[in-house]
Amino acid sequence: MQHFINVILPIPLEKLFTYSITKAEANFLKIGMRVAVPFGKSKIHTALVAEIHTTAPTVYEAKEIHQILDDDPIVTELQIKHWSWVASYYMCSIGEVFRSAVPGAFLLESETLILKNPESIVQEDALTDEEFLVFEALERQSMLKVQEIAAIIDKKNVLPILKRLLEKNVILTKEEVYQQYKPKLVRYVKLGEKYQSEDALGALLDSLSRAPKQSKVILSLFQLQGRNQKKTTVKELEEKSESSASIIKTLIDKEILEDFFVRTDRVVFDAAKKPSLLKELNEYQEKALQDIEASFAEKKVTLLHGVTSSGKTEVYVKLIADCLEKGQQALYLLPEIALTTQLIARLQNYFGQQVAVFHSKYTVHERVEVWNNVLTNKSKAQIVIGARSSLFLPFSNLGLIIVDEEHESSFKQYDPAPRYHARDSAIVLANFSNCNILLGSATPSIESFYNVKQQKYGYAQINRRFGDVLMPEIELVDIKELTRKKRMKGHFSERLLQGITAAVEEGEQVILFQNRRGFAPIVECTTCGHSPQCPNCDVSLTYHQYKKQMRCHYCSYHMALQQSCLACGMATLNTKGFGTEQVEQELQQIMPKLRIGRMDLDTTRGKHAYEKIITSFEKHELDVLVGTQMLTKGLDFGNVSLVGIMNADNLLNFPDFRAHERSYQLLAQVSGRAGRAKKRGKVLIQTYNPYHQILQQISANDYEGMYTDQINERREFKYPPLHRIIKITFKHRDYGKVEDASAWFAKSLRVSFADNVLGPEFPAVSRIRNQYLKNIVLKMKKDQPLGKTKAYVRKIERSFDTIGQFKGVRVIYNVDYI
DNA sequence: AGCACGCCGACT
DNA sequence: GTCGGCGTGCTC
Repeated sequence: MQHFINVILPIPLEKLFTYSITKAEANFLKIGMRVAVPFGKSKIHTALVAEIHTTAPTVYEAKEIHQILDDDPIVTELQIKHWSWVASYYMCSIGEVFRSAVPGAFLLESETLILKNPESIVQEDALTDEEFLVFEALERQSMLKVQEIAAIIDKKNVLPILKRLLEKNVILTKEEVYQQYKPKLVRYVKLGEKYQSEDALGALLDSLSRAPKQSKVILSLFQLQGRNQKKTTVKELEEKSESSASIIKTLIDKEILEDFFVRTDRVVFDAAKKPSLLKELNEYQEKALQDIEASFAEKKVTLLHGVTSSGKTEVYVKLIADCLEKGQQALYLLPEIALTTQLIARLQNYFGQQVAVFHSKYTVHERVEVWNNVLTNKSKAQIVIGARSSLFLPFSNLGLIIVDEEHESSFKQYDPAPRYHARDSAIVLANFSNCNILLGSATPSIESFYNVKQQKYGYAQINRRFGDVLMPEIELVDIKELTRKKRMKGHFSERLLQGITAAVEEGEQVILFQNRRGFAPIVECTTCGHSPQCPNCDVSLTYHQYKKQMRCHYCSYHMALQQSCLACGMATLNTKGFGTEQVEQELQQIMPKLRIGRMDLDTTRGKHAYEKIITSFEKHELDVLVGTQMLTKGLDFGNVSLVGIMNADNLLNFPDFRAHERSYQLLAQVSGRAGRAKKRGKVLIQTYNPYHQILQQISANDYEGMYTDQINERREFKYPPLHRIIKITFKHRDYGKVEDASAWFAKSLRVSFADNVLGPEFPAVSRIRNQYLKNIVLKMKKDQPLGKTKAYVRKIERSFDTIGQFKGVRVIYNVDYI
């Protein structure tokens, strides 16, 4: 009997691929192991075993696998089931889910190596000059990569030459798979075996009396080992004895010292601190906890709605502790920006070494380690705290998922596929794993609150801040009036400047929020109105002062700031709009003595830059922190008494059905940074439009009012949560093709969905990296069977693919587009 | 998605 | 004449 496996390849193709295996391999292989398989002409790819069977394919000959890569499965069957759901719901291939779910180091690809054919006798005069160059290079170096050969003969396309050499039997090729993940080994030293006894030691020190450096090394080793009894690394010894690697090497060569290697985790946390005891919950937290538990007992997804600083984290901690006590794993999902050292440290305080962290700033190696620790249910990965992708870790015994800041739109992946929503995918995962799931937020998404109202989700609430601190007092400052009367200093109202001065005089700190990075987004010529555009994207370039550059936010295009207008040549360039950088500068000019820091994408680019700014603000080395969205998440500053919002209008005027919801959430979250420890905080919101409904609701802390308005609006215009939406994007470098293709598609959709089809329309940025974009939005009633609709859309896509003039137009689906 | 094969412009 | 441009079709 023949044996076969069906494998998932990390590529955007719907189907699984079948390979043949031997009987022995069939006995060994299990679902979830990786295999290396030849795919396409020559390359070896990493694939995941999804099915093992004995049904031979009928229309083609299955290739044999190249190699088995694992001794044990690295992916569970439950994960594969979950991935299939993600793939089908978000309309992508399971291969794409596979690709984004596992750490990159798991997906090895082969590299073609060229070596000399030892069998052949080469007639050198039968070779062309270039062929000879390759041949000669192989005489010196036995193996060459394709790239290296390209460098040798200085050509881009070397494959034809290699093909000819292959035909002439001069060379052979070999596919090499690289193991990307290497365990980290640390080198330790100990005293050589011969010198373990006291006598031998004495003799040794005597003999080294004329080698002071060497004896210093030995003495340092004693000191190090005497003090903390643990193993000594070579590095420690080198530093302690102020010697060099060569002196230690001499000692090792003399067998006085012995070195050895120990495999260590890259991800280690300071274990010195003992876990502290759980905090007592106050009565409101206690009540919320009971409500959550009651709701969990009914197997319901539960929403914890707790105002900012109400102590939601303590409730989570309590639930996690309970989960661990039952011997189960817990997953704590957070938006990327909220994954701060502050919060991680807090959890480690309670749970010590059991906490593992998983997010994008980790290297592939670190991610592999966390993955393996979760897979083998190690004690150090009982709690995983991470960004959306940690949802794909190989949990075997999940008892609890917490989705904190559940309203955050960054839980939805935008690009590339799978365009999944981590909150919704987590709910499905919880369902599959039969575990509890809690969504937490101070400003729940309209979707989740709607589900609560529909009795689909359970609900728990904390509407008091911890320690009974009052909610901040919110004041709207009408800058329209002030601008008219010329009573603004730059972008600062007198009221805001007063507030800053007062706070700083009291020894308190201030946060200023400006939802835009860069200095002044646009440079405009006041003579002709021209502003520099990105050559690849349909956007104006934005000015970044720190490098005196104009940059595109969509591609990496940048150029130096021009002195005069590119269109008319006049030196009448002016900046329009304002960003964090300008806020910082203006304030510094008005109040030169203030210590001002800035936090946005530009100042937090490095790995630790972010922490540095936060720490220095915490230590009160700064009076004022100017920042973007980043400031809103996961940070607790005890000494902030004033939050200033520079301009609320550019949030509200965003052309999107979620603009109001988002503005409310953002403003509420930023406001929540004010007055956390003892004192009631103050929030000043500068706006041109103080009577705006959302701003009124923010001042009154009226979440329910905002919800009711929004739900009515969404009902009327057929938007989520009452309807489901799929955005279909068409992409091509030819403008006309995008126009025609999208128009055709929309027309086909209208046959069945009539006026539930919007568009096609150009997005706000209609060209990115020289590709034109056009969108269609498809709205569906909640009760409409989703599978059927998607199948119908796919059917249209298949007809679309057969139309020659649309060839090459990419169709991108974004289900539940945010 | 890659990556090969295949057909047309600009260069040694 | 070749080199290399990207259109198109396939991958077990």
